[in-house]
Amino acid sequence: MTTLTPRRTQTREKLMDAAVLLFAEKGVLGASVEEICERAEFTRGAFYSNFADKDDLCLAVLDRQAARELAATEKAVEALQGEVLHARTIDELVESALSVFLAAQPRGSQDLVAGMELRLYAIRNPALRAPLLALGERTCQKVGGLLTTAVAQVGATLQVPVDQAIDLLHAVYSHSGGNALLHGLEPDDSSRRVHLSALLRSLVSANGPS
Amino acid sequence: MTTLTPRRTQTREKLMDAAVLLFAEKGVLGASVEEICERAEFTRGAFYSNFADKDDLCLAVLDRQAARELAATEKAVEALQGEVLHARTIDELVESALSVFLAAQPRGSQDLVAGMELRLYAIRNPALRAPLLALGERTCQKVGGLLTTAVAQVGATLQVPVDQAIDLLHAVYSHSGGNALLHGLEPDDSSRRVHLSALLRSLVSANGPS
DNA sequence: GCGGTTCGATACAGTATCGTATTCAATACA
DNA sequence: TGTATTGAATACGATACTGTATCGAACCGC
Repeated sequence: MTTLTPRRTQTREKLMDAAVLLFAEKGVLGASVEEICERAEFTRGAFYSNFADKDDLCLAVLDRQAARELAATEKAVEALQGEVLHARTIDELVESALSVFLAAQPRGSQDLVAGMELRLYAIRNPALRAPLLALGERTCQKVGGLLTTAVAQVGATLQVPVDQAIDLLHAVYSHSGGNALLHGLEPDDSSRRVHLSALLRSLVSANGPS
Repeated sequence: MTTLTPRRTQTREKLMDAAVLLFAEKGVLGASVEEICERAEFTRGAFYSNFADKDDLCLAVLDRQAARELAATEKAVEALQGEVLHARTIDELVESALSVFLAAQPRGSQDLVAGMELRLYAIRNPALRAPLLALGERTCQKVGGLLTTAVAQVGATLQVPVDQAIDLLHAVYSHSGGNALLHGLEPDDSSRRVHLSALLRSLVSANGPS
């Protein structure tokens, strides 16, 4: 069993970084192992010393991504928790909750496309399904919990179950990003935030007096 | 210029059918021209006699899909127009509008995945962007127009612009289908319809007395 | 039926990619 | 300082895929 020495983890990181870029550019299948190594300034020898094959690399990328998203969410929750839970108006709530949600989302178009690519790849490769599903799970729970309590706090209700609501945000975030790219534009965070805000706002409705 | 004799169009259809299946199974890049031909019971000679290359085939698939979706929508509108426009309650409206929307959506998981695959492929291939965008355009207009008048009819308003609302439906339909597949399930039309129904319902709100 | 045309099959050359087996260098350690 | 181990580079064989150029058969009009 090969231990993960510092050197080893470094080259793994570089290979993964290169892979994500190339996945975005050419797709998971379009990116050859050779190209990935070239981009990372290694040779195929290094690659096969670190990963069994491309699928194994994908797995590592997904794991890394999961860790990053969870960390980003936890940080955002920590920074905003007070704010969210003390929100008075629905609009305040929506804005804060959205910030927490967005913290874990891929920022640049490359991460976005690579993510879409991996999702689709996982749909076809059962071996990658579980890791991909695990990816969002804990993040989703964190955001979901926060959202639930916050909604109750301002005396409102969600029109749909929390999980479904968060899934909705994911769907729209990703899809609108894709639309931007299809139109030849960089996905614009602020304009998407407006869309998501409107959506979330319409899912959170004030409780009338019972 | 090669004319499209009946025979020619037939082989083109078969090749396109095989392509869609393989795109779903292995991705656009994972499906080799050879495999596509094999599945369609032709050889590569036939392929290159009918298409310049794989991209050209993708283009043809997109065009065909556009035509099919438009036709399906028009048919659904024709069948339901009266019903939609005479809807009394918001729930009636939502159900009918949803039927029209769903008429043009891919039914089986194969068409669904192939569609996702082509969308992602188009994001990376500028040449396919325009055709893909054109695909939904006219269909979207038809559905959008109907939805707008129907919403006014029952004295309600949309919380977001129509186009955005329809895009939302697309996003959720596709994304939830993907989720089902990731869980190893066939995308279930009826359960998704419930989700979409709840979503659309929360986007359509009754006008209070002004 | 016959001759020309259309359409798909076959054959071919060239390239890309994969995974492995082996070699070389650097680092750790004694 | 000398040796053992780790990690990346190189070399290799094998396969798969692409696109083209050529061939043969089916189909059409006359």
